[in-house]
Amino acid sequence: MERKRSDIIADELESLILDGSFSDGARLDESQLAERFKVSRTPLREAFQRLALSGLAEQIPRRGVFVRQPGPVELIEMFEVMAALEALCGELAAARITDAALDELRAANTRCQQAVEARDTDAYYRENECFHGILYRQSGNGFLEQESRRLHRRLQPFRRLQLRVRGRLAQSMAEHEAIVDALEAGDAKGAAAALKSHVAVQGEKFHHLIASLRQAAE
Amino acid sequence: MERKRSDIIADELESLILDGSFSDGARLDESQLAERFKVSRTPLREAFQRLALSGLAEQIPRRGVFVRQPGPVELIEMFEVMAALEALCGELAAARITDAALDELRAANTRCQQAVEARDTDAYYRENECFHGILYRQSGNGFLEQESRRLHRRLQPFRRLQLRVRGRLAQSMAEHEAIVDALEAGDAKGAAAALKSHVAVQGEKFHHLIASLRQAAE
DNA sequence: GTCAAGGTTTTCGTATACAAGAATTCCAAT
DNA sequence: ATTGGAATTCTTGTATACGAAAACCTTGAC
Repeated sequence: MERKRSDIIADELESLILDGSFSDGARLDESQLAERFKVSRTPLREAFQRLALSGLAEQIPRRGVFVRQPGPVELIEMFEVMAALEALCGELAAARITDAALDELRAANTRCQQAVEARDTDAYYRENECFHGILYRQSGNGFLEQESRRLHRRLQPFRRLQLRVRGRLAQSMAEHEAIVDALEAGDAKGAAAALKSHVAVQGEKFHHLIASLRQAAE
Repeated sequence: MERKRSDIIADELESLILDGSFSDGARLDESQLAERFKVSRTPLREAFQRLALSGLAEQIPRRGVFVRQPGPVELIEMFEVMAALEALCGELAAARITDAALDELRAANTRCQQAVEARDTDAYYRENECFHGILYRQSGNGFLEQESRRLHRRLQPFRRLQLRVRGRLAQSMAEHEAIVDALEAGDAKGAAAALKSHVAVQGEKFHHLIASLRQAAE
């Protein structure tokens, strides 16, 4: 299935915004980007719509589109919702998960641990994403899986910032273990609670990080 | 702030799809709809993108866009997610809700009850939406509020089907009361649990309804 | 020097034109 | 009659053209 140019451009812009190439409030100039991507304004406008609907940009009629990076408050809000979604994934998965999937989770966890020891942050995030992806799938709820992936992807770039918090990685790994244990035991409540705090704590850590950065700047 | 034609058309099409004017799998013909709405294909295509991204239609490259009505399974999945979101709203709201908002909730509930007694289903749904809207707002989490509204709106047309289930309305009203009581008591866990079952049961009732309709058809 | 008003210019939103790919149809051959 | 294939037609995706609204720049008055 061949994708159309507007979709490719939307992905491209999405990546550029997510990795911070565009700062908050920057205007996305149609003709300028059209020249850069060697396309007309039409596919660009379609890409803009996609960005606006996924919340990465804001479209002000007759004014243009502006990238909209979430502030600390909104990020914490998003992590809070993510925690609820993942908790539901865990709750549902506890009842339905297969032995094979449990093995996959453990395997991803092991690779995660190895990445931590090797100080390979890229690998860590890849395996971490794998771990959570399996969980979403094992919820058995396709809609939930889809929504979880969407939000996870949106929050992905901000998870990196947590690397700075001392000891977070080891703690995170321990939490993963606890999650798998709860799932294996078929403990729906336990899995949900473990996941909720596992994700929610990320938002809180992020909050502390921001606060300390701000303090350092003064 | 003046809205553009493409947004107006998107809303229009959204309503048409949600109220069932287009059956599942129907193709949305660009030129045909362009003529119907007296606009060119450009704003229509923008509207289509919006529909596709919100899941109401599927866009197959070089083939066209087709309306995608969720099946029973997907609906139940969506209600399950809605329940988790509303539970989170309740949990958060329990800690922050103001007396004024509690009064508003009770007022909406009273109007709801009156609508039930008057057999005015339109008013019932309007007030019910109001009740849940206040709750979303009182979560104090703007992102959660936004996501909740989005999903609520998408599920709205399917809530109507539950009218057919005998005694559901009275039960629903009782649940609303329990929710307000828990909020007033600042019982976060209780509010969350009450909301979760209040919403989740809608998906289950829907399931039963579908099953009975299928049985009747045989 | 500041502010306001009018015109110019840029940019967005929409219409139209054009190009490429998919579906359908029609014809011929087996 | 059926099937394979080529040609036509229809539809989508992209480019360009045009009109309108907002931003800007200039200019003049206080």
